[in-house]
Amino acid sequence: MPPYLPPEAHRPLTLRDVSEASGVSEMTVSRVLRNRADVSPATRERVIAAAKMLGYVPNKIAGALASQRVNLVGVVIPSLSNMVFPEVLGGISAALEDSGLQPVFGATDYKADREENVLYEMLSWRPSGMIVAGLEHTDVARAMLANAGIPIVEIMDIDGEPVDSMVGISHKRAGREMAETILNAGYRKIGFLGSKMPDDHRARKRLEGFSEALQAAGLELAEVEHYAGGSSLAKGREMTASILSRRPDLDFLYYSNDMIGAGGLLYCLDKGLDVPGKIGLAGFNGLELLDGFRLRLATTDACRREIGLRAAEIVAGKNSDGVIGSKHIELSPIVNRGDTIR
Amino acid sequence: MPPYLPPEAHRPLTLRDVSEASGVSEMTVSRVLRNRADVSPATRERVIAAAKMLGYVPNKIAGALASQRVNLVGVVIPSLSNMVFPEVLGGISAALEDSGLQPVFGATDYKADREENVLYEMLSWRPSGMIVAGLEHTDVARAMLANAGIPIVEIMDIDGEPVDSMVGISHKRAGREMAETILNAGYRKIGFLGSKMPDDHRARKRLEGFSEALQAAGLELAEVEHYAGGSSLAKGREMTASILSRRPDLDFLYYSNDMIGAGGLLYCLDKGLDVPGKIGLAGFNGLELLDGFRLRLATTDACRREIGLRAAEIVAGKNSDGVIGSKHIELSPIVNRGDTIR
DNA sequence: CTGAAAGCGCTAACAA
DNA sequence: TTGTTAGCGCTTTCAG
Repeated sequence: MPPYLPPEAHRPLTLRDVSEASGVSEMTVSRVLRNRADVSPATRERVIAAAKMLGYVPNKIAGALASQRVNLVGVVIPSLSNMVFPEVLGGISAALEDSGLQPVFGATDYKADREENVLYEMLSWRPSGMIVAGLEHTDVARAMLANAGIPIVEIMDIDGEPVDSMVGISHKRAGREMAETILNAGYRKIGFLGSKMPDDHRARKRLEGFSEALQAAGLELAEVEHYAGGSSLAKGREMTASILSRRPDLDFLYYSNDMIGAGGLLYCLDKGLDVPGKIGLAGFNGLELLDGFRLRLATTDACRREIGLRAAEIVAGKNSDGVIGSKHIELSPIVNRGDTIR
Repeated sequence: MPPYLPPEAHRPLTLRDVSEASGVSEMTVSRVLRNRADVSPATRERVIAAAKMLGYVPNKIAGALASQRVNLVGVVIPSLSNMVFPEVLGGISAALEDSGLQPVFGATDYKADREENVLYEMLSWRPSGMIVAGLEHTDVARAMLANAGIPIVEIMDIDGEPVDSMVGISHKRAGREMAETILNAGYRKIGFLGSKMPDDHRARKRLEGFSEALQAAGLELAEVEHYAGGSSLAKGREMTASILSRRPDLDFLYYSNDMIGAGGLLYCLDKGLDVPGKIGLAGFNGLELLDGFRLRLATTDACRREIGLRAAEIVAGKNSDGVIGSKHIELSPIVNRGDTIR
């Protein structure tokens, strides 16, 4: 309930100002402003009128210190510009909608030391919970999280040991299942295109699962193409041109994400290659972007929105069952063959 | 400087704990932790060692209340999933990097009442400054901003009256300049494809400028196609199919953003239409995405990153000139003809 | 260079 | 239903 046209205040107003303007004690004003039931309607109205007239905005800093409660949930992700994360954030926001909690976002740029810093900053505001992407953190970061005394939910990935709760998919399994799909379709000379490994643990795990499945079938990756920096259609084109010039005999290209995969698809279509007959393609994530192309790129849906929803529910304490304590939730990545696997 | 392996604390630690562990007064501990110079090296080391050992994380709530200073800058934008905003946020983060200030993001979903709420929530944390997308707000929202007693920077748009400072481009001018470019290229039967107007003031202003320039040339829009909801390639395709089925004679399509424009471009290419000979296309924003297509979509660069940079500099007080007070900064949108205007 | 005292603006807990 | 009294954990100010 935001206030109304304020007059000419330049020192931030306090409860005391509202108290004086309404002739009611600070304590009662405080009660009204927090929507507590134990105030008479008459008093309530007078207070609300005074607060609106003055344009009073409560000071949550003082409130939080006094009550030892903060309605903030820290959310730490690698990047805001990677199209993968907005959907997770959307899920979080939706689930927190009427819990009284508010998400606060921070980005790490895929750097462990930046993550440590972001966590430190956030925890110093004493949030009610934290949602953190990934299971890999520095020891210091893990220790901070473990000792914060609040619910911690690590998301996106479940291949590892969480500090507290986790919600995500197994990226090893996602890689494995895509490999099996590809092999079943009869492709045999398979190339992989992805980011430099150390940065992105989830892409690394997908590749591990993928490779294991190939080995189980007596195969291995025929060629690998790495890149650094952000993903883009242009990068996908470029990498695809490069790997195919070295190995024109490849019959499948597995990309570490949909953006570069879509770039590769555009390249193949422009070159008139026979997709999926002569060459198949697959990405990862299930990006909405893919719906716009003539052929739909095969991909794995990473359940991003649901991950956000479930994580936020844990933080908000909306556990359908009555169990207290940490939850480990594995969602199932879904392979979508699209039009680029025959 | 995050702490180190903590032991078994479950009640959040206070300065007092560090004070006792190090045998130094709380006051001196506080000085060390704030990196103040007036502490002897010996004392400093003891304090830091104790803090690390305990895994102490300062309580910024108490600190902010006592010092009346908060190192937060509120940033309010319509949407995190619209690819337009990450770049603005990147600029803001970069400019704030070593200012000691930290951005906090909030999204409004293009709704005035949600904006009012987000502003109210943010202001109640008494941030050091606010950066808000757009110039259109409810009266209540304007009043809150005006009375917060902190730097307010409205960004993206400069066609209107700011509460305090503003940094952006003129969308009317952007629309006008694109129209002139299109007319100079000889196109005459021009269609517009964009979102429902009331939601998006900047798209509306672009259309106004665009229409004015057409009128100045004795023309008007031949056809308009509206949509609701988010932008996507698929939506762009669909809208393009629809408008062209009604008006196959159109020779130019102006899209309100690059995402639907790119979808339209894909549609035209797939249909084998002669772009830019028989039909020209243009979007708006200068999205990196466009670099991946066979033909590069014409667009207008909205200077998003620089807007973020400049806005953050104003909030951080890094005004190159010595002037205090509000700044009005107009950046120049740059038309990029790409390959889709002949 | 270090310490002691006095709040910051609000709310929990109790009293009236 | 309303008011009073103590702090919340830190920093400011001022003394030593």
